[in-house]
Amino acid sequence: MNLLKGLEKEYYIEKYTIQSLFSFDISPFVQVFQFEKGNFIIQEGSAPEYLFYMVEGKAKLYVSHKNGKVSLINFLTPPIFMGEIELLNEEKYSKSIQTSSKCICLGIAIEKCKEKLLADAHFLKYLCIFLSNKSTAHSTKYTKHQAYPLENKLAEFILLSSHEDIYREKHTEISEYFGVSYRHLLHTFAQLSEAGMIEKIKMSYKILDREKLQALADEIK
Amino acid sequence: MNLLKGLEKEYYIEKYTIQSLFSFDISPFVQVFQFEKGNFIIQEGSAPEYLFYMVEGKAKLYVSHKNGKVSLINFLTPPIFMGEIELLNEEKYSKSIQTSSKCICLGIAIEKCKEKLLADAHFLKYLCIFLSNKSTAHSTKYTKHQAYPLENKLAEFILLSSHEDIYREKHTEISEYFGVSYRHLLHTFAQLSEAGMIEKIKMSYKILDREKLQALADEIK
DNA sequence: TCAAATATATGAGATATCTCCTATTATTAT
DNA sequence: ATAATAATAGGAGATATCTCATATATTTGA
Repeated sequence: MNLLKGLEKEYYIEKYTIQSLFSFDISPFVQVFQFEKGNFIIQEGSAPEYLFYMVEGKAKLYVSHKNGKVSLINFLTPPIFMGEIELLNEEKYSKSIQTSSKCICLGIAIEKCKEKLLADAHFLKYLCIFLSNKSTAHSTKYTKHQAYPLENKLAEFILLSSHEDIYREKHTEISEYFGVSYRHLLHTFAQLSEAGMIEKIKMSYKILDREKLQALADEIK
Repeated sequence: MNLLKGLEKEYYIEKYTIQSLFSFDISPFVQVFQFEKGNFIIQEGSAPEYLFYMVEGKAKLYVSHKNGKVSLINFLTPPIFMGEIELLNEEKYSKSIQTSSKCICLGIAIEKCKEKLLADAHFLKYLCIFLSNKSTAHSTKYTKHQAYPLENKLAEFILLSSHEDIYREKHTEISEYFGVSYRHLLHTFAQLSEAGMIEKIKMSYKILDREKLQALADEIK
């Protein structure tokens, strides 16, 4: 993890017009964090120090269970707040966030400006809209996931997460994301392969028939 | 639906200290609605007129599908905001809310005071906290529902929704709530009956063994 | 570099849940 | 009161998904 300074810092603050979220001068409280792939932005159980706003990169949200196992809950993409619930509720972090690529996050020191944030209608309005969209998105995802078999959801996911027709994600992680067993995920990959939509190449899958995959994905909603 | 006036109106406004949510005088904008059982508080597709805050009663949140079918999404209990997403995003209602008992709701005329609301840090902070709790609750529910079979979830639900050891809900509605087929819901009721935990009496079920039901429910999380 | 840990892979049988079908019983509207 | 509608009820067979077991390949850490 790197704290950017000087021109680099200014570059991101201006590019993403961070000031426009606030009605007071936020510059004394903003840090620009650069996280390398695999870094933890937030660790479960630790006390919140910053309200983060991710502007570049990709990250994953995890929760860990009593038995020590860890589940992938969601993929996070910018622009997104992280740690806003803890800002509002004075709790320790209940989830972890780990980057899956290099990430740029603006971090606002909570201790220094919690009062200012919670009294700034402009910021709060923005945060409300963010939370409300998050809630809507969550609802939609929940409905989808409840109503369709893995085959359809996986087709959609392969299309979304592949790069240049190559899908390369960890099965262990994806089975957790979908809340299905590892075994069943493999079954479903085998189905898609048999149907000629994808092909296994070494440790990854190549998309062979984008239309068929899309048709499967389109059965959802 | 009834608009309460005079002393009745004052009674509810004071009992639930509605003024404490705002930093400006809300009284000119508040109406107190009394809905009878079965009334719609919000109808999908209509334009939002009020931000509602339910303080007494019970209601159900529905969404309707392209094919005309309607699904129960959630049970709503006070204190709860309704229509807050539409206040924030200028959309028409995307869901319906129908009372399942007499309900008292405070209604704030959106047209008259949207600007004031969205500029009131005190109110916005409260709304943020509400939205953030909703999001957390939603997450928890989603995780549960994904991870456990209906038998456990139904046991929990029977305990929560029964009155004086009698469970009486419409199977059609509950199967939608859990996102399972009607047939499977009946199977599961039959299982619980065979195991001696409940007993069908006319159109309802009587709880026979609260501990066993509780044990099933406790397997969740 | 090698052992340990993690991830991939697949078979076999069990269970949860679905779809379709067909009656019967309540509820609602004319 | 009666016909129409909606809800309850359960059989039978199909499908989606799970658990457990076992083997191999890949990645990681000392």
